[in-house]
Amino acid sequence: MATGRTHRPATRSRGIPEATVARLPLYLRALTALSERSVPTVSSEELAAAAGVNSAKLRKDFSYLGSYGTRGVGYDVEYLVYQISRELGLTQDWPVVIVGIGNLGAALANYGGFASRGFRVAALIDADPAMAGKPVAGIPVQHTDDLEKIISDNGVHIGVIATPAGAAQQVSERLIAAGVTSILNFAPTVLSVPDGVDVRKVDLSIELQILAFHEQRKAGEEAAAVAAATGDVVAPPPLRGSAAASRKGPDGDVPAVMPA
Amino acid sequence: MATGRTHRPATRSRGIPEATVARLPLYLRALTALSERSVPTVSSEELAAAAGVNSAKLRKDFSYLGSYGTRGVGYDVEYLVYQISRELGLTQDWPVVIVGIGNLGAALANYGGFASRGFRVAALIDADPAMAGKPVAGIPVQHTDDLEKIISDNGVHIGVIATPAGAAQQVSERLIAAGVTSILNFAPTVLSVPDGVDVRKVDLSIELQILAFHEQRKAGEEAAAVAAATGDVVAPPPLRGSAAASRKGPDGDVPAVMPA
DNA sequence: CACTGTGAACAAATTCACAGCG
DNA sequence: CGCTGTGAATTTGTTCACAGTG
Repeated sequence: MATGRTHRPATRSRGIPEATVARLPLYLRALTALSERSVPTVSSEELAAAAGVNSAKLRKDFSYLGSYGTRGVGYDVEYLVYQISRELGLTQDWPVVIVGIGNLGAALANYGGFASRGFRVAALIDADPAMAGKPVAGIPVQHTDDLEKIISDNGVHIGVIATPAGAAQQVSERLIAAGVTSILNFAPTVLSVPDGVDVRKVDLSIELQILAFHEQRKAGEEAAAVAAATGDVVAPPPLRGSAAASRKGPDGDVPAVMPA
Repeated sequence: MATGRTHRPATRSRGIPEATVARLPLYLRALTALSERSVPTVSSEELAAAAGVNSAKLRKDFSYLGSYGTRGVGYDVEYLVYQISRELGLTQDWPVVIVGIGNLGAALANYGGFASRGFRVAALIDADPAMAGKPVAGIPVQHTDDLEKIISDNGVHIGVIATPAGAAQQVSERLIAAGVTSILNFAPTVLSVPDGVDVRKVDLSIELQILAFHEQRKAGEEAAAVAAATGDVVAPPPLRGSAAASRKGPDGDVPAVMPA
Protein backbone atom coordinates (compact mmCIF):
# COMPACT_ATOMS: atom_id res chain seq x y z
CA MET A 1 0.00 0.00 0.00
CA ALA A 2 2.95 2.22 0.04
CA THR A 3 4.42 2.93 -3.34
CA GLY A 4 2.38 5.44 -5.17
CA ARG A 5 3.51 3.74 -8.35
CA THR A 6 5.25 6.98 -8.87
CA HIS A 7 7.19 6.13 -11.95
CA ARG A 8 6.45 4.91 -15.43
CA PRO A 9 2.88 3.64 -15.60
CA ALA A 10 3.80 0.14 -16.71
CA THR A 11 4.95 1.16 -20.14
CA ARG A 12 4.73 -1.94 -22.24
CA SER A 13 2.64 -4.38 -20.18
CA ARG A 14 5.74 -6.58 -19.64
CA GLY A 15 5.98 -6.85 -15.93
CA ILE A 16 5.17 -8.68 -12.78
CA PRO A 17 2.03 -7.49 -10.98
CA GLU A 18 2.77 -5.29 -8.01
CA ALA A 19 0.86 -7.61 -5.68
CA THR A 20 3.08 -10.46 -6.78
CA VAL A 21 6.26 -8.47 -6.27
CA ALA A 22 5.13 -7.70 -2.74
CA ARG A 23 4.84 -11.41 -2.01
CA LEU A 24 8.13 -12.52 -3.49
CA PRO A 25 10.10 -11.58 -0.36
CA LEU A 26 7.70 -13.71 1.65
CA TYR A 27 8.30 -16.71 -0.53
CA LEU A 28 11.99 -16.06 -0.44
CA ARG A 29 12.05 -16.08 3.31
CA ALA A 30 10.13 -19.34 3.51
CA LEU A 31 12.40 -20.88 0.90
CA THR A 32 15.51 -19.74 2.71
CA ALA A 33 14.29 -21.46 5.84
CA LEU A 34 13.71 -24.66 3.87
CA SER A 35 17.09 -24.35 2.27
CA GLU A 36 18.72 -24.11 5.68
CA ARG A 37 17.00 -27.31 6.67
CA SER A 38 18.37 -28.84 3.45
CA VAL A 39 14.90 -29.58 2.11
CA PRO A 40 15.42 -30.25 -1.59
CA THR A 41 11.93 -29.65 -3.00
CA VAL A 42 8.56 -28.20 -1.96
CA SER A 43 5.09 -28.41 -3.35
CA SER A 44 3.12 -25.23 -3.92
CA GLU A 45 0.86 -26.37 -1.09
CA GLU A 46 3.64 -26.65 1.47
CA LEU A 47 5.41 -23.50 0.46
CA ALA A 48 2.17 -21.55 0.41
CA ALA A 49 1.42 -22.67 3.95
CA ALA A 50 4.86 -21.59 5.09
CA ALA A 51 4.45 -18.20 3.47
CA GLY A 52 0.90 -17.71 4.71
CA VAL A 53 -0.85 -17.54 1.34
CA ASN A 54 -2.93 -20.01 -0.60
CA SER A 55 -1.41 -22.32 -3.13
CA ALA A 56 -3.31 -21.08 -6.17
CA LYS A 57 -2.02 -17.61 -5.57
CA LEU A 58 1.50 -18.84 -5.15
CA ARG A 59 1.41 -20.83 -8.37
CA LYS A 60 -0.02 -17.89 -10.24
CA ASP A 61 2.69 -15.67 -8.79
CA PHE A 62 5.42 -18.05 -9.87
CA SER A 63 3.90 -18.34 -13.30
CA TYR A 64 4.82 -14.71 -13.88
CA LEU A 65 8.46 -15.56 -13.28
CA GLY A 66 8.50 -18.55 -15.57
CA SER A 67 7.97 -22.29 -15.35
CA TYR A 68 10.26 -23.16 -12.53
CA GLY A 69 8.47 -26.18 -11.10
CA THR A 70 8.23 -29.82 -11.96
CA ARG A 71 4.78 -31.34 -12.35
CA GLY A 72 4.15 -34.17 -10.00
CA VAL A 73 7.07 -33.08 -7.84
CA GLY A 74 7.14 -29.42 -6.89
CA TYR A 75 9.81 -26.77 -6.87
CA ASP A 76 13.53 -27.14 -6.40
CA VAL A 77 14.24 -25.06 -3.31
CA GLU A 78 17.73 -23.88 -4.17
CA TYR A 79 16.82 -23.06 -7.69
CA LEU A 80 13.79 -21.05 -6.67
CA VAL A 81 15.77 -19.16 -4.04
CA TYR A 82 18.14 -18.18 -6.76
CA GLN A 83 15.46 -17.19 -9.25
CA ILE A 84 13.52 -15.07 -6.81
CA SER A 85 16.66 -13.45 -5.47
CA ARG A 86 17.62 -12.52 -8.95
CA GLU A 87 14.16 -11.25 -9.81
CA LEU A 88 14.23 -9.05 -6.71
CA GLY A 89 17.68 -7.82 -7.54
CA LEU A 90 19.28 -9.35 -4.48
CA THR A 91 22.15 -10.95 -6.31
CA GLN A 92 23.76 -7.57 -6.16
CA ASP A 93 24.56 -5.59 -3.06
CA TRP A 94 22.57 -2.48 -2.32
CA PRO A 95 24.28 0.16 -0.24
CA VAL A 96 21.73 1.92 1.94
CA VAL A 97 21.94 5.04 4.06
CA ILE A 98 19.86 5.66 7.14
CA VAL A 99 19.10 9.28 7.91
CA GLY A 100 17.98 10.15 11.41
CA ILE A 101 19.73 8.14 14.09
CA GLY A 102 17.30 8.45 16.96
CA ASN A 103 15.75 5.49 18.71
CA LEU A 104 14.29 4.12 15.54
CA GLY A 105 17.23 4.84 13.30
CA ALA A 106 19.52 3.10 15.76
CA ALA A 107 17.19 0.14 15.93
CA LEU A 108 17.21 -0.10 12.16
CA ALA A 109 20.98 0.15 12.04
CA ASN A 110 21.20 -2.72 14.48
CA TYR A 111 18.67 -4.81 12.64
CA GLY A 112 20.38 -7.97 11.48
CA GLY A 113 18.03 -8.76 8.62
CA PHE A 114 19.63 -5.93 6.76
CA ALA A 115 22.92 -7.44 5.84
CA SER A 116 21.54 -10.93 5.44
CA ARG A 117 19.81 -10.22 2.16
CA GLY A 118 21.70 -8.01 -0.21
CA PHE A 119 21.57 -4.80 1.75
CA ARG A 120 24.51 -3.07 3.36
CA VAL A 121 24.33 -0.07 5.64
CA ALA A 122 26.75 2.23 3.89
CA ALA A 123 26.32 5.15 6.25
CA LEU A 124 24.38 6.62 9.14
CA ILE A 125 23.51 10.28 8.97
CA ASP A 126 22.16 12.59 11.62
CA ALA A 127 21.62 16.31 11.97
CA ASP A 128 22.84 16.44 15.56
CA PRO A 129 26.52 17.48 15.63
CA ALA A 130 26.85 15.77 18.99
CA MET A 131 26.18 12.42 17.32
CA ALA A 132 28.87 12.86 14.70
CA GLY A 133 31.62 10.30 15.04
CA LYS A 134 29.76 8.20 17.58
CA PRO A 135 29.50 4.64 16.42
CA VAL A 136 26.05 3.05 16.22
CA ALA A 137 25.96 -0.63 15.38
CA GLY A 138 29.66 -0.29 14.69
CA ILE A 139 29.21 2.43 12.11
CA PRO A 140 30.22 6.00 12.87
CA VAL A 141 27.42 8.53 12.49
CA GLN A 142 28.11 11.28 10.00
CA HIS A 143 26.69 14.76 9.86
CA THR A 144 23.92 15.82 7.52
CA ASP A 145 26.18 18.41 5.97
CA ASP A 146 28.01 15.63 4.17
CA LEU A 147 24.89 13.89 2.94
CA GLU A 148 25.42 14.60 -0.74
CA LYS A 149 29.01 13.49 -0.69
CA ILE A 150 28.20 10.31 1.19
CA ILE A 151 25.48 9.39 -1.29
CA SER A 152 27.57 9.87 -4.34
CA ASP A 153 30.78 8.44 -2.93
CA ASN A 154 28.97 5.25 -2.06
CA GLY A 155 26.74 5.06 -5.10
CA VAL A 156 23.67 4.87 -2.90
CA HIS A 157 20.27 4.54 -4.57
CA ILE A 158 18.20 3.53 -1.57
CA GLY A 159 17.68 5.77 1.44
CA VAL A 160 15.89 5.15 4.70
CA ILE A 161 14.36 8.14 6.45
CA ALA A 162 13.93 7.83 10.20
CA THR A 163 13.91 11.50 11.06
CA PRO A 164 11.12 13.42 12.78
CA ALA A 165 8.21 14.20 10.47
CA GLY A 166 9.20 17.82 10.11
CA ALA A 167 12.56 17.03 8.56
CA ALA A 168 11.49 14.23 6.26
CA GLN A 169 10.47 16.19 3.19
CA GLN A 170 13.64 18.20 3.10
CA VAL A 171 15.80 15.16 3.70
CA SER A 172 14.05 13.36 0.88
CA GLU A 173 14.75 16.25 -1.45
CA ARG A 174 18.42 16.23 -0.62
CA LEU A 175 18.62 12.47 -0.99
CA ILE A 176 16.95 12.62 -4.36
CA ALA A 177 19.05 15.50 -5.58
CA ALA A 178 22.11 13.47 -4.64
CA GLY A 179 21.00 10.44 -6.61
CA VAL A 180 18.68 8.36 -4.44
CA THR A 181 15.72 6.95 -6.35
CA SER A 182 14.09 4.70 -3.74
CA ILE A 183 13.07 5.79 -0.28
CA LEU A 184 11.78 3.89 2.68
CA ASN A 185 10.06 6.43 4.87
CA PHE A 186 9.44 5.84 8.55
CA ALA A 187 8.48 9.43 9.26
CA PRO A 188 4.75 10.00 9.54
CA THR A 189 4.44 12.34 6.59
CA VAL A 190 3.47 12.12 2.98
CA LEU A 191 6.57 12.74 0.93
CA SER A 192 6.12 14.40 -2.36
CA VAL A 193 8.73 13.26 -4.81
CA PRO A 194 9.29 13.57 -8.53
CA ASP A 195 8.34 10.85 -10.99
CA GLY A 196 10.81 8.05 -11.14
CA VAL A 197 11.35 7.98 -7.41
CA ASP A 198 9.74 5.18 -5.43
CA VAL A 199 8.60 5.75 -1.91
CA ARG A 200 7.37 3.14 0.50
CA LYS A 201 6.25 4.08 3.94
CA VAL A 202 6.09 2.28 7.21
CA ASP A 203 3.93 3.85 9.81
CA LEU A 204 3.26 2.38 13.20
CA SER A 205 0.36 4.58 14.00
CA ILE A 206 -1.44 3.86 10.75
CA GLU A 207 -1.13 0.14 11.34
CA LEU A 208 -2.50 0.50 14.83
CA GLN A 209 -5.41 2.55 13.59
CA ILE A 210 -6.31 -0.10 11.07
CA LEU A 211 -6.22 -2.70 13.82
CA ALA A 212 -8.37 -0.48 16.01
CA PHE A 213 -10.95 -0.28 13.28
CA HIS A 214 -11.28 -4.03 13.10
CA GLU A 215 -11.11 -4.34 16.84
CA GLN A 216 -13.99 -1.94 17.26
CA ARG A 217 -15.92 -3.85 14.66
CA LYS A 218 -15.40 -7.05 16.60
CA ALA A 219 -16.76 -5.40 19.71
CA GLY A 220 -19.77 -4.28 17.71
CA GLU A 221 -20.38 -7.75 16.37
CA GLU A 222 -20.25 -9.26 19.82
CA ALA A 223 -22.76 -6.76 21.08
CA ALA A 224 -24.93 -7.51 18.05
CA ALA A 225 -24.82 -11.20 18.77
CA VAL A 226 -25.90 -10.62 22.33
CA ALA A 227 -28.58 -8.20 21.23
CA ALA A 228 -29.87 -10.60 18.61
CA ALA A 229 -30.29 -13.10 21.39
CA THR A 230 -31.98 -10.71 23.78
CA GLY A 231 -33.86 -8.60 21.26
CA ASP A 232 -32.18 -5.38 22.31
CA VAL A 233 -31.38 -2.41 20.12
CA VAL A 234 -27.65 -1.94 19.85
CA ALA A 235 -25.97 1.43 20.21
CA PRO A 236 -22.68 2.05 18.42
CA PRO A 237 -19.81 1.09 20.70
CA PRO A 238 -18.13 4.32 21.80
CA LEU A 239 -19.63 7.64 22.65
CA ARG A 240 -21.09 9.35 19.65
CA GLY A 241 -20.54 13.04 20.06
CA SER A 242 -23.03 15.86 19.87
CA ALA A 243 -22.10 16.75 16.31
CA ALA A 244 -23.63 13.86 14.44
CA ALA A 245 -26.98 15.60 14.28
CA SER A 246 -28.74 15.12 10.98
CA ARG A 247 -26.39 13.77 8.39
CA LYS A 248 -27.02 10.85 6.16
CA GLY A 249 -25.18 7.67 7.00
CA PRO A 250 -24.18 5.22 4.30
CA ASP A 251 -27.50 3.41 4.32
CA GLY A 252 -30.17 5.85 5.27
CA ASP A 253 -31.37 5.63 8.81
CA VAL A 254 -31.12 1.97 9.51
CA PRO A 255 -30.15 1.49 13.15
CA ALA A 256 -26.96 -0.26 12.19
CA VAL A 257 -24.61 -2.15 14.40
CA MET A 258 -21.68 -0.28 13.01
CA PRO A 259 -21.58 3.42 13.75
CA ALA A 260 -23.48 5.11 10.99
CA MET B 1 -0.51 -5.80 2.71
CA ALA B 2 -0.53 -7.17 6.13
CA THR B 3 -3.81 -8.46 7.44
CA GLY B 4 -4.53 -11.84 6.04
CA ARG B 5 -8.19 -10.93 6.37
CA THR B 6 -8.06 -13.59 8.99
CA HIS B 7 -11.49 -13.17 10.44
CA ARG B 8 -15.03 -13.25 9.22
CA PRO B 9 -15.07 -13.01 5.43
CA ALA B 10 -17.19 -9.87 5.31
CA THR B 11 -20.32 -11.54 6.59
CA ARG B 12 -23.14 -9.33 5.44
CA SER B 13 -21.64 -7.05 2.80
CA ARG B 14 -22.17 -4.05 5.14
CA GLY B 15 -18.76 -2.66 5.49
CA ILE B 16 -16.09 -0.33 4.34
CA PRO B 17 -13.65 -1.75 1.79
CA GLU B 18 -10.34 -2.74 3.29
CA ALA B 19 -8.45 -0.46 0.94
CA THR B 20 -10.53 2.45 2.15
CA VAL B 21 -9.96 1.61 5.81
CA ALA B 22 -6.25 1.60 5.17
CA ARG B 23 -6.44 5.14 3.85
CA LEU B 24 -8.60 6.64 6.57
CA PRO B 25 -5.62 7.17 8.90
CA LEU B 26 -3.92 9.06 6.11
CA TYR B 27 -6.87 11.38 5.68
CA LEU B 28 -7.11 11.77 9.40
CA ARG B 29 -3.54 12.88 9.67
CA ALA B 30 -3.92 15.43 6.90
CA LEU B 31 -7.14 16.70 8.47
CA THR B 32 -5.53 17.00 11.87
CA ALA B 33 -2.82 19.15 10.39
CA LEU B 34 -5.43 21.38 8.77
CA SER B 35 -7.35 21.54 12.00
CA GLU B 36 -4.25 22.72 13.83
CA ARG B 37 -3.90 25.47 11.30
CA SER B 38 -7.56 26.34 11.96
CA VAL B 39 -8.55 25.73 8.37
CA PRO B 40 -12.33 25.42 8.41
CA THR B 41 -13.04 23.53 5.17
CA VAL B 42 -11.20 21.61 2.45
CA SER B 43 -12.09 20.47 -1.00
CA SER B 44 -11.54 16.87 -2.01
CA GLU B 45 -8.83 18.11 -4.30
CA GLU B 46 -6.84 19.86 -1.58
CA LEU B 47 -7.25 17.13 0.97
CA ALA B 48 -6.35 14.47 -1.54
CA ALA B 49 -3.15 16.31 -2.36
CA ALA B 50 -2.27 16.55 1.31
CA ALA B 51 -2.89 12.86 1.80
CA GLY B 52 -1.09 11.83 -1.35
CA VAL B 53 -4.00 10.24 -3.20
CA ASN B 54 -6.19 11.42 -6.05
CA SER B 55 -9.41 13.20 -5.40
CA ALA B 56 -11.75 10.71 -7.03
CA LYS B 57 -10.47 8.01 -4.74
CA LEU B 58 -10.88 10.22 -1.71
CA ARG B 59 -14.45 11.10 -2.58
CA LYS B 60 -15.29 7.48 -3.19
CA ASP B 61 -13.72 6.57 0.13
CA PHE B 62 -15.73 9.19 1.96
CA SER B 63 -18.90 8.08 0.24
CA TYR B 64 -18.64 4.81 2.17
CA LEU B 65 -18.77 6.74 5.41
CA GLY B 66 -21.75 8.87 4.44
CA SER B 67 -22.45 12.21 2.85
CA TYR B 68 -20.26 14.43 4.92
CA GLY B 69 -19.42 17.12 2.40
CA THR B 70 -21.18 20.17 1.02
CA ARG B 71 -21.42 20.53 -2.74
CA GLY B 72 -19.80 23.61 -4.05
CA VAL B 73 -17.89 24.01 -0.80
CA GLY B 74 -16.04 20.95 0.43
CA TYR B 75 -15.70 19.22 3.76
CA ASP B 76 -15.87 20.69 7.24
CA VAL B 77 -12.50 19.84 8.72
CA GLU B 78 -13.49 19.45 12.36
CA TYR B 79 -16.53 17.44 11.54
CA LEU B 80 -14.61 15.08 9.30
CA VAL B 81 -11.90 14.62 11.90
CA TYR B 82 -14.56 13.55 14.30
CA GLN B 83 -16.33 11.21 11.89
CA ILE B 84 -13.18 9.45 10.79
CA SER B 85 -11.90 9.17 14.35
CA ARG B 86 -15.14 7.57 15.34
CA GLU B 87 -15.14 5.25 12.37
CA LEU B 88 -11.63 4.11 13.23
CA GLY B 89 -12.58 3.64 16.85
CA LEU B 90 -10.25 6.33 18.10
CA THR B 91 -12.78 8.04 20.30
CA GLN B 92 -11.97 5.38 22.80
CA ASP B 93 -8.60 4.61 24.30
CA TRP B 94 -6.83 1.44 23.33
CA PRO B 95 -4.38 0.02 25.82
CA VAL B 96 -1.51 -1.67 24.01
CA VAL B 97 1.30 -3.90 25.20
CA ILE B 98 4.68 -4.14 23.56
CA VAL B 99 6.44 -7.46 23.87
CA GLY B 100 10.15 -7.56 23.27
CA ILE B 101 11.98 -4.49 24.50
CA GLY B 102 15.12 -4.60 22.44
CA ASN B 103 16.25 -1.80 20.21
CA LEU B 104 13.07 -1.78 18.24
CA GLY B 105 10.71 -2.31 21.15
CA ALA B 106 12.32 0.57 22.98
CA ALA B 107 12.03 2.76 19.92
CA LEU B 108 8.35 1.93 19.66
CA ALA B 109 7.81 2.63 23.34
CA ASN B 110 9.39 6.02 22.86
CA TYR B 111 7.44 6.79 19.76
CA GLY B 112 5.28 9.80 20.45
CA GLY B 113 2.63 9.18 17.83
CA PHE B 114 1.38 6.43 20.07
CA ALA B 115 -0.32 8.42 22.72
CA SER B 116 -1.44 11.15 20.38
CA ARG B 117 -4.15 9.13 18.73
CA GLY B 118 -6.12 6.91 21.06
CA PHE B 119 -3.38 4.47 21.94
CA ARG B 120 -1.79 4.07 25.33
CA VAL B 121 1.19 1.89 26.12
CA ALA B 122 -0.22 -0.11 28.99
CA ALA B 123 2.84 -2.26 29.54
CA LEU B 124 6.23 -3.29 28.25
CA ILE B 125 7.12 -6.95 28.46
CA ASP B 126 10.44 -8.68 27.97
CA ALA B 127 11.81 -12.16 28.52
CA ASP B 128 15.12 -10.96 29.92
CA PRO B 129 14.98 -10.95 33.74
CA ALA B 130 17.71 -8.33 33.75
CA MET B 131 15.35 -5.90 32.07
CA ALA B 132 12.59 -6.34 34.62
CA GLY B 133 11.89 -3.17 36.54
CA LYS B 134 14.05 -0.99 34.32
CA PRO B 135 12.03 1.90 32.99
CA VAL B 136 11.89 2.43 29.25
CA ALA B 137 10.16 5.58 28.07
CA GLY B 138 9.10 6.02 31.65
CA ILE B 139 7.39 2.66 31.86
CA PRO B 140 8.92 -0.17 33.88
CA VAL B 141 9.55 -3.33 31.89
CA GLN B 142 7.78 -6.41 33.22
CA HIS B 143 8.74 -10.02 32.82
CA THR B 144 7.11 -12.37 30.35
CA ASP B 145 6.00 -14.62 33.18
CA ASP B 146 3.33 -12.10 34.03
CA LEU B 147 2.11 -11.65 30.48
CA GLU B 148 -1.31 -13.20 30.96
CA LYS B 149 -2.02 -11.23 34.11
CA ILE B 150 -0.92 -7.97 32.52
CA ILE B 151 -3.17 -8.51 29.51
CA SER B 152 -6.27 -9.29 31.50
CA ASP B 153 -5.69 -6.73 34.25
CA ASN B 154 -5.44 -3.99 31.65
CA GLY B 155 -8.11 -5.25 29.29
CA VAL B 156 -5.65 -5.26 26.43
CA HIS B 157 -6.88 -6.29 23.00
CA ILE B 158 -3.99 -5.05 20.89
CA GLY B 159 -0.47 -6.41 21.19
CA VAL B 160 2.73 -5.38 19.47
CA ILE B 161 5.36 -8.05 18.95
CA ALA B 162 8.94 -6.80 18.67
CA THR B 163 10.72 -9.96 19.72
CA PRO B 164 13.21 -11.96 17.69
CA ALA B 165 11.59 -14.08 14.99
CA GLY B 166 12.05 -17.27 16.95
CA ALA B 167 9.92 -16.12 19.85
CA ALA B 168 7.13 -14.46 17.92
CA GLN B 169 4.83 -17.40 17.32
CA GLN B 170 4.86 -18.48 20.93
CA VAL B 171 4.36 -14.94 22.17
CA SER B 172 1.42 -14.53 19.83
CA GLU B 173 -0.16 -17.68 21.19
CA ARG B 174 0.14 -16.48 24.74
CA LEU B 175 -1.20 -13.06 23.85
CA ILE B 176 -4.17 -14.58 22.09
CA ALA B 177 -4.89 -17.04 24.86
CA ALA B 178 -4.90 -14.13 27.28
CA GLY B 179 -7.42 -12.15 25.23
CA VAL B 180 -5.56 -10.22 22.56
CA THR B 181 -7.36 -10.21 19.21
CA SER B 182 -5.22 -7.81 17.18
CA ILE B 183 -1.50 -8.10 16.69
CA LEU B 184 1.01 -5.83 15.08
CA ASN B 185 3.99 -8.01 14.24
CA PHE B 186 7.45 -6.59 13.70
CA ALA B 187 9.17 -9.95 13.83
CA PRO B 188 10.08 -11.35 10.44
CA THR B 189 7.88 -14.43 10.63
CA VAL B 190 4.50 -15.50 9.43
CA LEU B 191 2.31 -15.86 12.47
CA SER B 192 -0.39 -18.44 12.34
CA VAL B 193 -3.36 -17.41 14.39
CA PRO B 194 -6.92 -18.60 14.82
CA ASP B 195 -9.85 -17.03 13.00
CA GLY B 196 -11.04 -13.83 14.55
CA VAL B 197 -7.55 -12.58 15.27
CA ASP B 198 -6.15 -9.84 13.04
CA VAL B 199 -2.49 -9.68 12.30
CA ARG B 200 -0.70 -6.90 10.52
CA LYS B 201 2.98 -7.08 9.89
CA VAL B 202 5.68 -4.54 9.42
CA ASP B 203 8.85 -5.80 7.92
CA LEU B 204 11.79 -3.66 7.03
CA SER B 205 13.50 -6.21 4.93
CA ILE B 206 10.43 -6.93 2.83
CA GLU B 207 10.00 -3.25 2.09
CA LEU B 208 13.62 -2.94 1.09
CA GLN B 209 13.35 -5.94 -1.19
CA ILE B 210 10.37 -4.43 -2.94
CA LEU B 211 12.32 -1.22 -3.44
CA ALA B 212 15.27 -3.19 -4.74
CA PHE B 213 13.05 -4.83 -7.31
CA HIS B 214 11.95 -1.49 -8.70
CA GLU B 215 15.43 -0.10 -8.42
CA GLN B 216 16.83 -2.93 -10.46
CA ARG B 217 14.11 -2.41 -13.01
CA LYS B 218 15.06 1.24 -13.31
CA ALA B 219 18.65 0.26 -13.98
CA GLY B 220 17.41 -2.10 -16.66
CA GLU B 221 15.35 0.58 -18.31
CA GLU B 222 18.24 2.99 -18.39
CA ALA B 223 20.41 0.38 -19.99
CA ALA B 224 17.64 -0.34 -22.45
CA ALA B 225 17.34 3.30 -23.35
CA VAL B 226 21.05 3.53 -24.00
CA ALA B 227 20.99 0.29 -25.94
CA ALA B 228 18.06 1.45 -28.01
CA ALA B 229 20.13 4.48 -28.92
CA THR B 230 23.28 2.55 -29.72
CA GLY B 231 21.69 -0.58 -31.10
CA ASP B 232 23.33 -2.85 -28.54
CA VAL B 233 21.94 -6.04 -27.10
CA VAL B 234 21.29 -5.62 -23.41
CA ALA B 235 22.30 -8.18 -20.83
CA PRO B 236 20.29 -8.46 -17.65
CA PRO B 237 21.83 -6.20 -15.00
CA PRO B 238 23.41 -8.49 -12.42
CA LEU B 239 25.28 -11.73 -12.88
CA ARG B 240 23.04 -14.54 -13.94
CA GLY B 241 24.25 -17.72 -12.32
CA SER B 242 25.22 -20.96 -13.94
CA ALA B 243 21.91 -22.60 -13.10
CA ALA B 244 19.60 -20.84 -15.51
CA ALA B 245 20.36 -23.36 -18.23
CA SER B 246 17.30 -24.26 -20.25
CA ARG B 247 14.18 -23.15 -18.48
CA LYS B 248 11.34 -21.25 -19.99
CA GLY B 249 11.08 -17.60 -19.10
CA PRO B 250 7.71 -15.87 -18.91
CA ASP B 251 7.56 -15.09 -22.59
CA GLY B 252 9.39 -17.73 -24.47
CA ASP B 253 12.86 -16.85 -25.56
CA VAL B 254 12.58 -13.19 -26.30
CA PRO B 255 15.84 -11.51 -25.34
CA ALA B 256 14.15 -9.32 -22.78
CA VAL B 257 15.53 -6.33 -20.99
CA MET B 258 14.38 -7.68 -17.68
CA PRO B 259 16.03 -10.85 -16.50
CA ALA B 260 14.09 -13.71 -18.01
C1' DC C 1 -0.92 -40.04 -10.19
C1' DA C 2 0.43 -35.93 -7.93
C1' DC C 3 1.67 -32.10 -9.09
C1' DT C 4 2.17 -27.53 -11.89
C1' DG C 5 0.65 -23.98 -14.97
C1' DT C 6 -3.08 -21.37 -16.64
C1' DG C 7 -7.37 -20.00 -18.94
C1' DA C 8 -11.72 -18.38 -17.42
C1' DA C 9 -14.82 -16.71 -13.75
C1' DC C 10 -15.08 -13.84 -10.13
C1' DA C 11 -14.18 -10.09 -6.82
C1' DA C 12 -12.01 -5.89 -5.34
C1' DA C 13 -10.17 -1.51 -6.25
C1' DT C 14 -9.50 2.39 -9.11
C1' DT C 15 -10.68 5.75 -12.35
C1' DC C 16 -13.76 8.18 -15.33
C1' DA C 17 -17.21 11.32 -16.17
C1' DC C 18 -21.13 13.66 -15.10
C1' DA C 19 -25.67 14.44 -12.87
C1' DG C 20 -27.24 17.18 -9.35
C1' DC C 21 -27.05 20.02 -5.28
C1' DG C 22 -25.88 24.19 -2.40
C1' DC D 1 -20.68 27.94 -10.80
C1' DG D 2 -17.90 24.73 -8.03
C1' DC D 3 -18.14 21.27 -5.75
C1' DT D 4 -19.63 16.48 -4.03
C1' DG D 5 -21.45 11.94 -4.66
C1' DT D 6 -21.87 8.02 -7.47
C1' DG D 7 -23.14 4.92 -11.34
C1' DA D 8 -20.56 2.81 -15.05
C1' DA D 9 -16.22 1.45 -17.18
C1' DT D 10 -11.83 -0.21 -16.45
C1' DT D 11 -8.05 -2.27 -14.31
C1' DT D 12 -6.00 -5.15 -10.99
C1' DG D 13 -6.00 -9.04 -8.09
C1' DT D 14 -7.84 -13.58 -6.51
C1' DT D 15 -9.85 -17.96 -6.89
C1' DC D 16 -11.56 -21.88 -9.32
C1' DA D 17 -11.05 -25.88 -11.73
C1' DC D 18 -8.84 -28.69 -14.80
C1' DA D 19 -5.92 -29.92 -18.82
C1' DG D 20 -1.48 -31.59 -19.32
C1' DT D 21 2.97 -33.14 -17.97
C1' DG D 22 7.01 -35.39 -15.66
